[in-house]
Amino acid sequence: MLLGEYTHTVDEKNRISLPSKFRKEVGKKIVITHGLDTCLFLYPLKEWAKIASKLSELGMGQADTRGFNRFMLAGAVEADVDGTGRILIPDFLKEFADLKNKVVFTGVHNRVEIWNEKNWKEYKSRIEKQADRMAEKLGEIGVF
Amino acid sequence: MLLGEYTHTVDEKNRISLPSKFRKEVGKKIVITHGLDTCLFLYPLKEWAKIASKLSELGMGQADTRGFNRFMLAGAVEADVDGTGRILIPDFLKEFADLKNKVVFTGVHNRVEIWNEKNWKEYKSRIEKQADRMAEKLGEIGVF
DNA sequence: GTTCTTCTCGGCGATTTTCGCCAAAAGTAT
DNA sequence: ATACTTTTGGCGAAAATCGCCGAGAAGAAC
Repeated sequence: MLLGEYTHTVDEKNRISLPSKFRKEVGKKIVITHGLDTCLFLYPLKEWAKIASKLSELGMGQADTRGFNRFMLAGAVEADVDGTGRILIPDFLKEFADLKNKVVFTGVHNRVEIWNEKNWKEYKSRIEKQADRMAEKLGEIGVF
Repeated sequence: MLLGEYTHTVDEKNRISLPSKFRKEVGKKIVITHGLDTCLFLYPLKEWAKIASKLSELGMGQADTRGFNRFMLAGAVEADVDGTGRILIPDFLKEFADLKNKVVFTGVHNRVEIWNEKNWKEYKSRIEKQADRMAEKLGEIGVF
């Protein structure tokens, strides 16, 4: 289970060191892809395989699933974690997520998300304001 | 069953000693996360597992459940209780709950809550004023 | 084909941060 | 008063982060 929030810096070669708490769980081979809400999703290779197979089940029949497949698959790269725990972000993904010097890694279930620090802060404050309302819903489901 | 209210101090390294009454029940491995009403929730790892599995059932299809998942999961950390019974609070959680020098631990069912002392006092006095009204409600449900 | 330039990528190592442990202080019970 | 538990401060070892250097590949110019 991936958890927590960690801030790191992108070096001038587009490398970012993966938070050490995540390293054991994600392993050496990962896939980075377009995420939802202007961030990147980073999956351990094993998790990615599950997602890819689910995507393939969607088929290419409908225009919108075709689009989503392209979004996720064409937008993905396989990457290695180097000896000191860093990953290299390709330019097109860096641009997509608007990554600047400071980025935030967040652990969510089986994936890591990578956010522009500013975007993350804005997103978070928006979410926190809605938290009470959400909690009511979740009470109904039995989370609390 | 966790019960009671204890005041402790945060040291300059963001450590707080867990009230000794809670230690046996929460164990050595815990998860701390965003709570509701500006406090933190602290769960024994076992309790957390239940919550996390319920959250994962929500999926990430809808924007608002995606948000709540991030609130709870990215807003959480797994932590160890150290040899002397202390826990380390990450900066982002300390900030979220507005923790200053004095904090209050409260036991509520299966979780411990961590409050800024001032916020707790205000919250408590607000609640106490409503106590009569609450009692009526509870009478209706058959608690008393 | 050879040489020179550019870019990528791995790794070293200094600085900073984290974390476990010891021990003083404060509080409780006998 | 004494022994025991709990709380909290602080030191020091270990680990993580991140800037920097340089080896090697790829490519361009001659």
